[in-house]
Amino acid sequence: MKEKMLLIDGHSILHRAFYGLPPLSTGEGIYTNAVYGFLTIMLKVMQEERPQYLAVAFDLHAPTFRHKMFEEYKGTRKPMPEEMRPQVPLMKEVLRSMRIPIFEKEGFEADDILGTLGRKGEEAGMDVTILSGDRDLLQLATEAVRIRIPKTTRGATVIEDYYAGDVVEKYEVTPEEFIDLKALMGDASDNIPGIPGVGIKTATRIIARYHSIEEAYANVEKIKPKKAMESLRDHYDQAELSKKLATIDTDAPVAFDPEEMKTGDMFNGDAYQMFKKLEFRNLLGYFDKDMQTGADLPKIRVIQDFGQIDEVFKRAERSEKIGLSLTGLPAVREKNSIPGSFGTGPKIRGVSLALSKEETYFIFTDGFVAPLFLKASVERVFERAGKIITYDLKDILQYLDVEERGNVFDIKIAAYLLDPLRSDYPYDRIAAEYGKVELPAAEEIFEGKKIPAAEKMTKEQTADYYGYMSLAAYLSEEALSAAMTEMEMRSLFDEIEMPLVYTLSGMEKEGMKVHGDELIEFGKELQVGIDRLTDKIYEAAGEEFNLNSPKQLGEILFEKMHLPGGKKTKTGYSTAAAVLEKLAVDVPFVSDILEYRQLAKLKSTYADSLAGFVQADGRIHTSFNQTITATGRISSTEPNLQNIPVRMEMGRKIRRVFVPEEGCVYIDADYSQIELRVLAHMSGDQKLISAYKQAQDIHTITASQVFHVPLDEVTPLQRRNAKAVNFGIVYGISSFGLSQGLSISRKEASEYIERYFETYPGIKKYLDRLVEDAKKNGYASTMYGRRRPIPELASGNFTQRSFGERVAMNSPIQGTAADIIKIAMNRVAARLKKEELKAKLILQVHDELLIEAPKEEAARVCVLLSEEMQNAAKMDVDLVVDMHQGLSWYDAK
DNA sequence: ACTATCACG
DNA sequence: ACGTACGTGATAGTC
Repeated sequence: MKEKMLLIDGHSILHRAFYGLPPLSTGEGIYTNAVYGFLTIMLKVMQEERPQYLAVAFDLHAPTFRHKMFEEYKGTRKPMPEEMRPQVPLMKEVLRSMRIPIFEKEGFEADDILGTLGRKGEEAGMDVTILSGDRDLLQLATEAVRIRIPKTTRGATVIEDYYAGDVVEKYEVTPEEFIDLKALMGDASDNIPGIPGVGIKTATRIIARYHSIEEAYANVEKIKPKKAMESLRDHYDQAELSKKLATIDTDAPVAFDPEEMKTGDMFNGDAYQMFKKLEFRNLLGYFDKDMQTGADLPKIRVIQDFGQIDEVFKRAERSEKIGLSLTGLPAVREKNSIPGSFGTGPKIRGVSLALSKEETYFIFTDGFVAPLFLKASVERVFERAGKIITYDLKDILQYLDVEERGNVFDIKIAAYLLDPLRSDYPYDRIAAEYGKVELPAAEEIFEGKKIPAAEKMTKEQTADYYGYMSLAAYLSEEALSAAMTEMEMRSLFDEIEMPLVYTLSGMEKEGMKVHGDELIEFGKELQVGIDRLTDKIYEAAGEEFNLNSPKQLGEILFEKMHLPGGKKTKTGYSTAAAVLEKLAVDVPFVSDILEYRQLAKLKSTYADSLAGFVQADGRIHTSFNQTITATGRISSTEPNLQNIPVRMEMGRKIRRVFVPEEGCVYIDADYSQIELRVLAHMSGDQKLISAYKQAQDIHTITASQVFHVPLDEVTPLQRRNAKAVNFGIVYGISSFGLSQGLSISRKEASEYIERYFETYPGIKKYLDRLVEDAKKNGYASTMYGRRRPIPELASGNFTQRSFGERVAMNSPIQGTAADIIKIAMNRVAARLKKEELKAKLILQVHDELLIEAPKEEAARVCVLLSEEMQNAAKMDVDLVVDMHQGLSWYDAK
């Protein structure tokens, strides 16, 4: 078996990769697509060939002999794109980290180096592969030297292979003749002038017949197309020069030392760090497990010995600070189980404790180590340890019964407060940024696959994943804490967000009782309506089509039926409700479509989907997410209980299936116009503040003041307009937006706005200041110090920047309102607990709280709830709370 | 994975 | 002249 050598044309492959891939970049903004593509191609070829020797050749930037000659002909090469240039040195750095030899030689091109190394390799009896994107190299092909040219077509990379014979087959000339071929036809990209008037067709015919330029010239009279004959005769010098330029030097002064080129230690620690830095997560699988956990990285120690386990828990209890994480099986309570009992409740599977930088332990539930033992042990740690640092405390709390004690620090929440714009907060990123340590990410532990369910993880994966999670927590807390202090968010974190974790955890555990069978019944009723409308619509349309497809619907409406209202979206016609409603006035058939949409939405998103979320305990347990929104609101998923229909009667009926437990009632409280009140307070506008002191309908007062009419003469239309303006103010007013909201002209809209600002000059001043401050600081902030960065404000793009300005006006208002209700939630939950009431907070919908209370507690709960909500913030404008009771959510609104 | 649509505040 | 109201999540269709 002959030994194999792989030679790579560095620049050429890098270029191929650059243009073949979208412009990837790391979090820090380093462009990496070319480097990534290079590595992918190289690793693919290496896996196929398994060469014993490997080298990469680069051109040096200094002009080479051939370039010099050329540059006398035509200016310079076109410059490299900005995103590409820095990737050349980066590529070399990566190769060095992988211990792959790099060849470059003053005065020679990469081609020459490849040609020379290839020839010497062949002479030494090796099989040589040259990987390049450049067909010039085909002249180097022999029986033992193969040229491989990767091509990317529609995402997939296909490699064309050329031995000498393949060149003849494809180009009708031998590799040596290929030089002459190129010299005749020239190559603009390679700066070879060639002969005017001769392209590939003629050149091939000439060389196939005469085998060289010299021989062709000797027989120049016989050359067929007369034009080519004359051209060759008149430009023979140029042909000779072209041949010189096109000839690759296979005798360049490069040392050929196979020992230096041996492959082996590519996937070493340096390379691992490099790949990690460049965020080549998909390539990390090439490194072995030990490498991934790093030489100097603490290992996660799985301990089984009962004595040792006991010892570790004891140490944890005495520790000033520990990192803690926990895994278990999901909580599905059985029917009629006593809340709080956990025979069938959530079960702990394992616990990880980081006790120092070097010591992270993992303890599995196993044999004598029962889930209950672990639960009790961890609960004791919560009571006694100095500071417990977690990543996602709420996730941990589902397995524990512990009270808030102010000794827990959640790094995920901290990272969110410091930068709420991120889409997620993986522990390894937090650790890299704040803990100054590179820990294995979930992608590495689970080999690029998504995180599996607890019961599907291997033991090793479980220990690593939760182990590094607790270590990340341990190592990151200090810097996170310092950063929050620096940004004056400590009290927001300590007094609002961390306590809220417990409040939300309690709400999730409680869940909402749902009449599953009524839900299914409602679904069936909807289906009847859907069927009826479907038939009717098909008949009117004259054909059947997919009503749920905006594309098909658009074609029917605007092409087949020629309704007015052409294109709107980038993919075709808009069939959004706003568009259809305008059409529906004249075309009843469109109303049917709107009605169909309404029913279809209700059935799929609400009736059907909600039914699937009812757990064995007859309740729906949503997830409240605390690290999602840019403004500080919480969100609700799986299912989303914050967007259950209410505005339309048909949809609102869904709320009848949400019911309190036997003997209980729902008590629902919502803030009346909290955002507008917050605005009045924060702006200090006296007129708006005193408007609220009148304790009358605010939109009517606004209308009266803006339109200069007595209060009792405000028309419904005036009130409606004033209301829209009030909304607009909160959203970051723009005349266009308001005109859309009210279906009026932009001019009218801007008149309304002008009048509003005349009426409330303090508001105008305040909003201007918000934008100004946000531009100065780069972020907007709430009354409680929450920040939202607004990078768009620095944009040169008008649209982006205008968006930034609206966000600068809206975020402090929406965010402060969010802060206030969070405070209220914490206080309400704490009061219920302190007063030993059985009533439980179960839902939050941004300005609304829902409590499930035993009937006998209802009166007390009402008082307490409205007190805590009203007193959550002291403002110049009172917070007003509307309350309702009922035996379903429908009735409590 | 992305787009359009629509439910909520 | 530019081209939009602020904040979310789920579904179905399309590629």
